[in-house]
Amino acid sequence: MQTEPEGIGTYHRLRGQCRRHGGDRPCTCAMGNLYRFIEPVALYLLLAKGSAHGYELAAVLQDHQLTDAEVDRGGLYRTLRSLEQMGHVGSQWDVSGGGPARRVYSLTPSGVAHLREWTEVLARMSEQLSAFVRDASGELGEAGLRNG
Amino acid sequence: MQTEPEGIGTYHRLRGQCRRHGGDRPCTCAMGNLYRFIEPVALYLLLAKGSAHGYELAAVLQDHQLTDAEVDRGGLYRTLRSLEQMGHVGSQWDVSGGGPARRVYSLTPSGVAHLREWTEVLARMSEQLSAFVRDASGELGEAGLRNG
DNA sequence: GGCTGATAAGTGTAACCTACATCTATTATG
DNA sequence: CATAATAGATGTAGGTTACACTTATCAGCC
Repeated sequence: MQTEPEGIGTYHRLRGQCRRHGGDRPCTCAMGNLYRFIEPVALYLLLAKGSAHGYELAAVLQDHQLTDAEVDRGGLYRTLRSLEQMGHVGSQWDVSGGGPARRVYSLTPSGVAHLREWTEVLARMSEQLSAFVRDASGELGEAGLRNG
Repeated sequence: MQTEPEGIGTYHRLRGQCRRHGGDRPCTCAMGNLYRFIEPVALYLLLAKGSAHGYELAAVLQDHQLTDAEVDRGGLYRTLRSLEQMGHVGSQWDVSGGGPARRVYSLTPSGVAHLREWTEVLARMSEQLSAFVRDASGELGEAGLRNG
């Protein structure tokens, strides 16, 4: 039995407003969650640097982020352990320097292959995104886009 | 107390392999969930077509998808109701044609603004993605990428 | 020794999202 | 009446996110 169009129901709650990024511009939060893509960037950084520990990766991760979201350190550590479970990275403790021990990760061959797969997926996605942005901008009107 | 590097724990389970897309190429499933982005495409289609009902949108949504994932019809209907709750679309029943009644959606001014915001977010994201793909491809080696 | 701060790794969890299966109803066709 | 196409919607296990919080080591300082 089809319900009244007025009775909307509660099966899908409203997404919260972004309480973090101030609202100076549309951010991923307001759009729904796009906070992710830590994995490919972590893999890339490990390939580029040879090896690194989590805390070190967190510092540079932001510069290579695929969205405008901030990096969640907890998420990064969990991503690294997950990559280890999948066999894409290996780790060993480094206690040589001062300060607490560091778990130093490096890519395995399977990790390199995984990054290659990620790259293919993201390349396609980038193309699909830019095609969408082109179409949508056309429909919205270029002038309107430029004037905010 | 820092645990042994061997003891990985179970707080982050392995993601399942993709059981849907056959494995002929790396798909979003294998990478983790990128099934989403229904919302901006639905908004765009409503702008382009003027108005449409869900079943109709589902048919063309695939062509404009932002990832290579298949569209989930349940997700589409929930997205439309959610957009209605947020005031970005309005709906009314159409019982004029044959077959079951159709809930016909159209954009509100706020929906147009929301699509504009989405477009800005996705434009940035597309740029960040393509920069990442460029960097990662460089690090992986172009030859390796071409040869699979 | 005790205190503070930087470094480093990790855990807990409510809320949320996804993917898939399933259900209801209407109309047309045989 | 059975079947299929159309159309909308719901149920849910399991996975993810964002944020808060905890544990631990070491250096510098008093």
